[in-house]
Amino acid sequence: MENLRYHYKYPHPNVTTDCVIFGFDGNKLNVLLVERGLEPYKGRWAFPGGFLNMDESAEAGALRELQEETGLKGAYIRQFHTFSDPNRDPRERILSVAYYALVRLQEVKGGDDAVKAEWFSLDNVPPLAFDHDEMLQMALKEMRKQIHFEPIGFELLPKKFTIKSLQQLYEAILNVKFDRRNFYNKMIHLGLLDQVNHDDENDVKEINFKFGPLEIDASFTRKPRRDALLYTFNAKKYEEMKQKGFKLEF
Amino acid sequence: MENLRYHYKYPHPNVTTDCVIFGFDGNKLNVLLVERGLEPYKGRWAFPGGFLNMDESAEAGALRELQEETGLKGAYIRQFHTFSDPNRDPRERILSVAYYALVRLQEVKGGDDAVKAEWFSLDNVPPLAFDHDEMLQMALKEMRKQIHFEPIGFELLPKKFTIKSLQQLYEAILNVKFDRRNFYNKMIHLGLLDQVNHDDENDVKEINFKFGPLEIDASFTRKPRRDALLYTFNAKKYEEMKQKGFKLEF
DNA sequence: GCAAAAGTGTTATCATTACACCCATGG
DNA sequence: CCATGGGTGTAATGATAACACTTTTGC
Repeated sequence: MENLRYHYKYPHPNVTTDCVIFGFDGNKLNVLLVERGLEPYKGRWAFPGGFLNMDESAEAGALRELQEETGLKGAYIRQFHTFSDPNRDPRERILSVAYYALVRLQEVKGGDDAVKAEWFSLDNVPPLAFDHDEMLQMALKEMRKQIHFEPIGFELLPKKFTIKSLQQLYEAILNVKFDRRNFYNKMIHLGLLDQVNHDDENDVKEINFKFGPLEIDASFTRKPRRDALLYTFNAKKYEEMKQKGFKLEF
Repeated sequence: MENLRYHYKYPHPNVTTDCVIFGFDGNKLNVLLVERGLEPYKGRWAFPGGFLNMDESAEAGALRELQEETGLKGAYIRQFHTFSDPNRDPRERILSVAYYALVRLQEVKGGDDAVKAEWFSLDNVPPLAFDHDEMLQMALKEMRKQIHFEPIGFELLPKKFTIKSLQQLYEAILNVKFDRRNFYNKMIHLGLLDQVNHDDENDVKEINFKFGPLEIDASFTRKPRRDALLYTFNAKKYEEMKQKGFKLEF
């Protein structure tokens, strides 16, 4: 009992942040899961997360966890819900402020070797610990909603990408199919894309993960007969358009 | 020190829920504020809220607070953000899980007399306590976003309403003007409205508040030459349409 | 009968959808 | 030279925006 050093007049819940990390493998949307090494739910997969420090905001906590798991600093994260069921954690009353993150698989180096982490494609996600199944569904829903208003998809692609891969990404996220020509026309006319040449040596290249059995779909790397043009996302143009008010829909 | 009865191995933050309560007076969007009777920020206006009980979810806590302040049970509420800056409350580390509520002004009876509560139109909101200014802005932004996808506006109107008042509501929320005829056409063709007759005695009537100096704009109650048709929102039809997938935009 | 607000339709414009042809390249 | 995927345009369709006339009713 000696180590119960923190005293309060009223009971306090504890608070964690959890992070649903989305990555795109060129074909499907993936999430990064870690295997729990401790009870409760030992051996089950869950989203990376952990207790909030007393001197950090929830966002800072989520970014810290994210860096610990993926090595990424300053990734794109977004708070989408706080889970607060009194019984969601069997240990004590714990709220979780949940974020989703959009990261480039290509840049994920892997973190701590202490935790076993693995990418799972969305149609292959195992049963998760705590209320993380619900967390995933809500993250997906919110992310799909957001992509109607903001070009967040670009966070998931390499800096330089083809329109085809952009289309595959949108199709994977929204679970729909677009006509190749209409998608191209819309994208070009939006003016958010800058064409770039791909003389640069380190463009798409091989993707080398330390994480589990992720197989990059061949269609992402197979050499087509004709090289596709590469584009980048013009964030400045986007900001301009946002000032004037516009809708970005798919 | 004897009353510090709750002991933890690690420090715990405290958690509140706060509720941005929106109401429509027929002309402008209003929020319900309470005057703080205690330090910190004594005398400043703030959103109703309070500490989360250990056995209730954040949503249950927000509904409880809402009922205490407005007398409304089971109102429409929606979680939109958790505020977590470590210094947002000078007393101790406190997170706030924030909700917005959409209520019918007509049905708000007022709660506890202990607290001074008042409606403020959006262009007349005083400086608020804590980070509640930011809270208001975010609530507005999220609510405006949501109204593009779901007909939440109906929560703010009486059960029976005219298309004109529905238009005024949308204009107040989105801060735009619509062509009266186009708005009418769109609404009618959407099929979400059922026409009802207004032989019922207790329809719109007088609005009688116990709250502050709210003045209902005369245009809401002034008798026009010709009675406008009354409509109700057809929730069943809405659910049907949602199944089939549709977009509700304005 | 006229002023004020309500109900409603028609056309022009713009965005979305469906669809097809030519080009570049590696084998 | 041909198979494969890439770049791009055009016509039909549907949605949104602009706009005006008629009806009701209290005075």
